[in-house]
Amino acid sequence: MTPNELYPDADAITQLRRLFPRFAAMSTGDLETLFHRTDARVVEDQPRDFVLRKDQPVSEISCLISGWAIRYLVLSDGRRQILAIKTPGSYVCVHALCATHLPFSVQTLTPTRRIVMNIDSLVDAIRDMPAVRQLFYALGCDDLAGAEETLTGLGRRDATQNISRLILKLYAMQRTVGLTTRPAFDFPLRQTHIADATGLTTVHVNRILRQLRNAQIITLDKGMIEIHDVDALLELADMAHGDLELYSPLPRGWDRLMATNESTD
Amino acid sequence: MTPNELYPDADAITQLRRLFPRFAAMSTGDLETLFHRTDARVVEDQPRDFVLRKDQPVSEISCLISGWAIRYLVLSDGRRQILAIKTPGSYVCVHALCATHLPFSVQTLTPTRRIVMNIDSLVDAIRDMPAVRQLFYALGCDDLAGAEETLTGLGRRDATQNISRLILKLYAMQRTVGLTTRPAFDFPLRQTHIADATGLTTVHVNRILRQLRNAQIITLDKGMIEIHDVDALLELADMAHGDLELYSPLPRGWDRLMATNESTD
DNA sequence: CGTGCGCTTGAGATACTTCAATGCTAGTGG
DNA sequence: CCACTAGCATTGAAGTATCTCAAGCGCACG
Repeated sequence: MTPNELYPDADAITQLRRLFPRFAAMSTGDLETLFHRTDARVVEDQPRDFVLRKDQPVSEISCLISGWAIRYLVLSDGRRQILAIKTPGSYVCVHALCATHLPFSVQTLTPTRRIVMNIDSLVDAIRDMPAVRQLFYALGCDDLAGAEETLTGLGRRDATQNISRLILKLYAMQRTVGLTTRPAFDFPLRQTHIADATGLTTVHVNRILRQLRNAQIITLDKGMIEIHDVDALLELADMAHGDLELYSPLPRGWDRLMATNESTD
Repeated sequence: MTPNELYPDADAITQLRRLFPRFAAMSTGDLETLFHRTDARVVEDQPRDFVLRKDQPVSEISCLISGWAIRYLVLSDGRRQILAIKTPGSYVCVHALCATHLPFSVQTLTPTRRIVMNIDSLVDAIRDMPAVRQLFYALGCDDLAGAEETLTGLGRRDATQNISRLILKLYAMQRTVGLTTRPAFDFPLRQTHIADATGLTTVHVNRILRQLRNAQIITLDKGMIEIHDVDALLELADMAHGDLELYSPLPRGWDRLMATNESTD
């Protein structure tokens, strides 16, 4: 489950700063302090490893720097709902900071590398370090906004819209962290993952994807997706070009929170 | 929109402490300091007043102490999704602490009373006061957990389950704040609200409610609901008795966060 | 006494599911 | 090198949950 652990080297830290705009806003000193205090280390996982397991105690928070994972839960009758898809630049997961018992699991889809922090030390750091405190506030708000967007889609959009939106969101995530410049990227999701993320069956996902393929809008093969007609897909998704920018403005009062009288160490 | 504003009297504060377990965990001194710093006041609204309006700047955070409201957004084609139903004991809304522009509106359904705090001063208080900081962390986590539960329902549950769950959740909310002891309470939602909260049409909501009525499980009339057979409704909702307890354990590290070396004023 | 809003009901349409079968590919053991 | 299996994608046909359209009803309100 954690086959390999090492302190983050300079390269891992560089990757983290590139992938996480919210972290990049921290000073190098703060970041080093945070990593030291939380005993940060790099963990490598194999596909299908569990990062977190439902109902088991949580002792760490991760920042994904390579690979994909899903956060999901399973209902009493066996149906699965994927709550979030984690790609490089996603943390796993702020939620755990408050909860004592988690209703969901997190499982990798591909080999992954992540930077792992001890959760109790992190809570201490949140108490003591304004930059860290602000960081995790912002991450929590990002999560909530994402969940409510998904919620709205499941309630009020149809299959084509939701699938299109999922693809475009993943494209936006890949692009904002610099993993691709063209609308083509690694896509390790199976149709069953798309189904469980959008509340559909795999059969129906298959048919919608076929429509998108027949319309020459995407090709999806061998774990790679290519969006041939971004404008058409945006149209189907009821999205604007600007929605592909995941740039999240610094939260309210960032300046006020950073300029504090407290010690940062 | 805000026809009447006054400083919270002792009665309002008592109500707040009774309705909000998270606030009740704060000391009287901390609560007084918080109210003083954030210029807390009581605001009364009429039905259909806007508490927050999409895309308009947010200057205040509210804690609802009487009446009902909805938080919702409207898609480009006019379909509406209700994100949350606010009853006494709900705050409106932590989300706004980070966001600079909100994608949703909040509107009252009935006459309401709420305690309103200035948002910039609140951010300051969050910075300075550990109890306040912890309070709003916990509220944000509550929000996220609720959103993901709703999300899962919309993705993977059917109409009967979702409507049953909504009714039972509202019952649990009324009960935990002491507004009812029996499974019967004021229910100002129209069928169109139930529809927009569960992702259905009013026509279909009507038919499901009729089934519940025919099965002698509920009666719903004149703004009052009565649940005659709680067990049957729980069964339909795929819920257990324990799910009616909204008791939320104190979040991780509460003790550690409260026991801090910082000044609380 | 009209007008509007919400509730109710029927009939027909459709988006999505269920069931079932087939094929493809990669991995595994012989 | 081949047979066998498992997982995933694909497709057809039939079923069903939910929607759309349309009409009528009751009640509150001006």
